[in-house]
Amino acid sequence: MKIDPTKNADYSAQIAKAIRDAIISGQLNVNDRLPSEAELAEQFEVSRPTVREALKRLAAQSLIRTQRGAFGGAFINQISYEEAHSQQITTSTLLLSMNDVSFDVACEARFALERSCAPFAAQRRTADQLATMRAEIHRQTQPGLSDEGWCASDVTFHRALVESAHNVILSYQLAGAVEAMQPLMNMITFTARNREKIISLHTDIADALEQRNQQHIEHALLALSDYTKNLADNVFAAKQKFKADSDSQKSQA
Amino acid sequence: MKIDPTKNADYSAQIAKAIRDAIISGQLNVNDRLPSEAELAEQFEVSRPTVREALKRLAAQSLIRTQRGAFGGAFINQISYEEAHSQQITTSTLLLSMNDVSFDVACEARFALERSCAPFAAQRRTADQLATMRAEIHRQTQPGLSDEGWCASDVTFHRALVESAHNVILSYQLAGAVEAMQPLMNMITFTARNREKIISLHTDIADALEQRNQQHIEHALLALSDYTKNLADNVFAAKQKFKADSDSQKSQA
DNA sequence: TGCGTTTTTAATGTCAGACTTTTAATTGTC
DNA sequence: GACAATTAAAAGTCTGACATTAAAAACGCA
Repeated sequence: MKIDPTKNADYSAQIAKAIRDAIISGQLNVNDRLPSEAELAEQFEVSRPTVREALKRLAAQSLIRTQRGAFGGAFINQISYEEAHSQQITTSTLLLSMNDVSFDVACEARFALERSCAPFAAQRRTADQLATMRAEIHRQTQPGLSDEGWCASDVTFHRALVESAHNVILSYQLAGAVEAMQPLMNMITFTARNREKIISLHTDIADALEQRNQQHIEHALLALSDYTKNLADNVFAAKQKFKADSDSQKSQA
Repeated sequence: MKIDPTKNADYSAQIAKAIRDAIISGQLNVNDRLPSEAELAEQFEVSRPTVREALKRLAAQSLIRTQRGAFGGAFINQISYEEAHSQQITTSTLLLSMNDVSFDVACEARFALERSCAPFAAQRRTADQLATMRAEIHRQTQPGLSDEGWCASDVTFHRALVESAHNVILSYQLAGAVEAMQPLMNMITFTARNREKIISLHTDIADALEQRNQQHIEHALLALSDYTKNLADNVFAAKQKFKADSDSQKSQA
């Protein structure tokens, strides 16, 4: 592993890339220890701060973990679903918030992805997951539930649905998509009437899952997707109208 | 924004978190400039190297970009689909390779996700995307095609299918899943007979897309999923057998 | 005045060397 | 043999310096 002084990238970026490639290609295995910072500095012919910057880059991607003290050092990290998941959410959330993705597109994608777990959920759902979903539906009927509480319950409900497919990869991908959508969802204020409708759709989903009826699940998810889109359209139209009204008032004054 | 010296996390990690939170929460906007490293060092009451390590962490997640020279500095980066995508692939690839996910589970997830774009692909596919898929099928029929060439063509084919849903979020999520699966797929060597069968399934998919027949697309994808799983089972069984044979030979010697 | 060139300046990038803190292995003691 | 003190190796942090880069400002010339 060497770095190229002629390249116009930072040394620390080059070193991080070299190590990252070694990990991805399997030259370095999980729980292997990297040489100490001082040794790496010598190997790459740079100073220790430069090596450290490279290692921090890798740490930010959960590729390594570091341990202080004797026999400490940097170790190749076995990335867990949780870590991968939280990273994916960060990335996806920012992607959505920074690229003014339309709500329609995001909503369509989110429910399309969720529908993909329907066949497996129908086959494999356990009583436990069904119970979780029923419990969340019940929570959602409570009149005192705050908007935050509502959203959190919504996430839990959908996560249980996804989990019932019993496929870790699907869970990881879908939970990421669902959670990344959450900030967008939070922009919609849920009135009592909206909640009522959504609860009825959630109940449809739970019923279909109980009956292990795949097509019914997909249908109910589609209905929820359409309703959510519609809701958002109205919210945005109302905001637009409010803005237009206040603008015209301003120009009159 | 302050850091807590009593916490047992590194200062650089705490500083990175503080800035990251400010970005995610919207306190800092795209293309905003962060204070210079020296100013940040003063604000957080740490030294410049410590600040730099924090900034490198953020750079590794594409949250900031840095520019040298006067009026340079660290700027909030508008994360692009490409960047988000490549990060997702790195994470997912490592997750798969480090957590010995069974091929069946990964394969099931991959094709389930891909099926989710079927309804939109059927509606919205353009002649262009169909042409790309037909061209890749043609390439796949060439007898001289290497294993790498075959795999690359396969990726292009599936990417065109995903793109034909015309939903950027779906594309981003699915392309990531498809590519992360690729290293696993590469473990299967494709014999001529296998290729023939896959090409016929690809043709089914293209035909169904041409006819805008959603159910047909889903059905063909399911068939491809099943066939791929089957293929993998055989490959792994053969490897197992080979290993058992050579083991028994060893114990005899 | 207007344009090209040079200088200045404010940043990041890099380095060397020191000190602090943590942690595990080793050694010593009862 | 169990517990305590010592030691050593490593990351974490700091200071202060120098190198490099790139944009803005100053300058000179027609």
